[in-house]
Amino acid sequence: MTSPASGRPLRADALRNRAKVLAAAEEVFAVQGTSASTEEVARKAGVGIGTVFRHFPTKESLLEAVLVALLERLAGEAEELRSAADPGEAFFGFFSRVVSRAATKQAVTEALAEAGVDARAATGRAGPGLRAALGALLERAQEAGAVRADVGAAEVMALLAGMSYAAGRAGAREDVLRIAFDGLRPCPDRAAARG
Amino acid sequence: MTSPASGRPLRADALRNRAKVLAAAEEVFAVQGTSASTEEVARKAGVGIGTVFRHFPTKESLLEAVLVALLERLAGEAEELRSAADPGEAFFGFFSRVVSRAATKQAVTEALAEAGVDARAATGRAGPGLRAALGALLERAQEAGAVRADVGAAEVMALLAGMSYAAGRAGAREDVLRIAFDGLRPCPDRAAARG
Amino acid sequence: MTSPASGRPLRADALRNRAKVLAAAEEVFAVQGTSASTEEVARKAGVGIGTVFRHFPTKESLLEAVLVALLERLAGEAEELRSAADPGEAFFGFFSRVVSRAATKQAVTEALAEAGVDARAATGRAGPGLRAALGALLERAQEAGAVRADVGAAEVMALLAGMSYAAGRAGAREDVLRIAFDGLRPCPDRAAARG
Amino acid sequence: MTSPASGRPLRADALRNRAKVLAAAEEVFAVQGTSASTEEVARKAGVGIGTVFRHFPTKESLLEAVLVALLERLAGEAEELRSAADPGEAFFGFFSRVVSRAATKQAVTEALAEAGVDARAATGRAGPGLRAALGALLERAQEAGAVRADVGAAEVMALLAGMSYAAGRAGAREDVLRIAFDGLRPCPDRAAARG
DNA sequence: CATGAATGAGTGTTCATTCAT
DNA sequence: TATGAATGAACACTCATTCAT
Repeated sequence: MTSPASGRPLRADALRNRAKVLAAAEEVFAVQGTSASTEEVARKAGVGIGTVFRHFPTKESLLEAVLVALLERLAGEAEELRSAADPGEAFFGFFSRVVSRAATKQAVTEALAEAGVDARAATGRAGPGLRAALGALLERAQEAGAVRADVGAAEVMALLAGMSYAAGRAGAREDVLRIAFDGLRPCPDRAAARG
Repeated sequence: MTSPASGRPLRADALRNRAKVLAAAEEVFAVQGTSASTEEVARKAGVGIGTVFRHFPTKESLLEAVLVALLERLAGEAEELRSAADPGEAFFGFFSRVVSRAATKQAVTEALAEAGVDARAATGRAGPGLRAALGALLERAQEAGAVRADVGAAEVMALLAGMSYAAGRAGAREDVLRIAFDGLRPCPDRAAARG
Repeated sequence: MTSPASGRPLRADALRNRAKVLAAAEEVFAVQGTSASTEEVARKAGVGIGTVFRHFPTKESLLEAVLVALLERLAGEAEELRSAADPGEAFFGFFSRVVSRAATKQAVTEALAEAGVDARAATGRAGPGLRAALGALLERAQEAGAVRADVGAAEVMALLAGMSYAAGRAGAREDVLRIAFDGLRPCPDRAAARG
Repeated sequence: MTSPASGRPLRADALRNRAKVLAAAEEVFAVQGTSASTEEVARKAGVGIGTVFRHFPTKESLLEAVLVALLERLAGEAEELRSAADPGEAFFGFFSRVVSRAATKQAVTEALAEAGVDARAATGRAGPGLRAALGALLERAQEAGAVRADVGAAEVMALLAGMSYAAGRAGAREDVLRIAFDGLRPCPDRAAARG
């Protein structure tokens, strides 16, 4: 995701500018929400507004790029945990970390939500990356008996999005997460409890 | 919540218009999100823009009124279930119904999120109503052994907001809800599972 | 100026309302300027906005009525001074009093300005009243030798408007008035001074 | 006063537009009063409404800029008269010229009034410029014996504002000015006249 | 390529005026 | 007659997007 739609590679300084804009956008959207103005992003990035629009022809596309970058970063982190010693800890730890990050960055929640839906083309492209990496973490945790066997990656993604939202908006991070985690763990006499 | 801040009760026709505006706003915000324009609301309500602003002097106040109405309606429904035959079914059924409604109405999610935080004055007034009604449902379900004893109303509200968000954005309603519900149920050997 | 344009006389309560509105308008316009809203006037008068518009069909006409009332009151005061013992003191005292009143009530200045120009029909009707009364004061003062003989009522009205404006906006009441008054007094060797 | 608050100098075309807007605003405000709409100014200037707001972020700031420009121009003209041959003629001539200009441009009167009061920050900055220049003219005229010695620049400014108002609104330019000028001239037997 | 001035549709809000109650 | 709800044109201001420099 570091080259433009047209085939030609970017000049070094153009690439640097693109990165500056992306970083600025991420921070601005995190702090002020996605309704922050493009000018604000340009200001923070230290470039002209024209430069922002050269790299991202619409505000929509800039937002998308931010979300994609976030998803890719998350996917990368999940990837690294693939060979962790304790699969259960790897899975739940990753989940927790994502949620706590979302608590301060709205955009993370939005990214997760869209990744699950494939609503936008670009996030749709990045979503599967995270889903696959998360799926791998999930499988290993299930094999180790730390997570119940009857849930799939899609549900976990949705749950992740939901908990991220709750963490950012409705307070009560730890306690709510505990409920979700308990719901993800195996529980032999569950059938009985369900009545 | 059907009379204006000023005190004096509204004339019959004014009340009717107020209701029309509120209903239109609820639908418009549900479909287009809360950034929909006030003009759109007026159009949908079939009244002039001035009428909307007469009843709700700022867009903010209109949004608040919508959220409050939603919360009050939910609280009312919870209230009615207070004496249901099966406390577990009452609690989980209510939870499900709220979530499925949120799937089509973004505003419900937002209302729940704000109700948990007391961010805005008005929703702060309505939030406790829902929280109390939900708390009553929760207690009865806990007494009946359908819900684990160590969760409080606050966590359940947050969970409700999170699941509503997930339902509306990230798809996968039923399956995700199943996980949350299992997390809310008692499970004797949980300690063991947590390792 | 206490009956409507149509011939029929007003009912007692209607007349009372008209007076209340006029008094409220005078105060509101004095404090907030003539751009204050008609609603504000209605509120201050303790009547509905419809009542204001029944008595004064446009905001313009309400403003006019206020100005006319002010002019009439000033004319009345001038009238009373007609037989004062010291004609010079009567003239200059009246002038001073008008100016100091204008310092706190913008509307007075506006009334004076319009009275001089006959711009609006209604004030045009009231203007001559003041001009005549002021003219009488002026003549007596001239006869007594307190005011130079070569100025007319029109110039004095204009000077009055100007000094009222200066008093309300540009501070320095007394000192500026002193200059104007000296300009109005006879001065035998004026021709010499003018070079 | 030809560069924006931000510091960096404007591009040539931007400067041209800024000037066009300022000129248009001056004319529009002169003709329609300061309550004329910003759109009207844009239309007259032949630019988009956004351009007006880019140069003057609020209507208030646009109005201020107009007043400041007027004051600076007047100050400049006064400056040029500093070394005129006849100090009395310089002083009274300048006074007359200002007043006759105000007769057609309301904004001039407003600028003078505000310059005397230092109400707004920006006019406060330009006001002293005019006051100083006018003060110099005044002093020289006093030294030449053309103006009485016991008046200061502040009173003259206030008188100027008042006469400008009278000229614009209440008609009777020349005659009224004659009175004011006579009040400003020395008159040995004034004490007697005041009796 | 980078810049930032120009654009104008769109937004929330106000207010004089009308008219049903 | 009095009321105040309804109306909609008008306003100040914002912002994504374009394009001349």
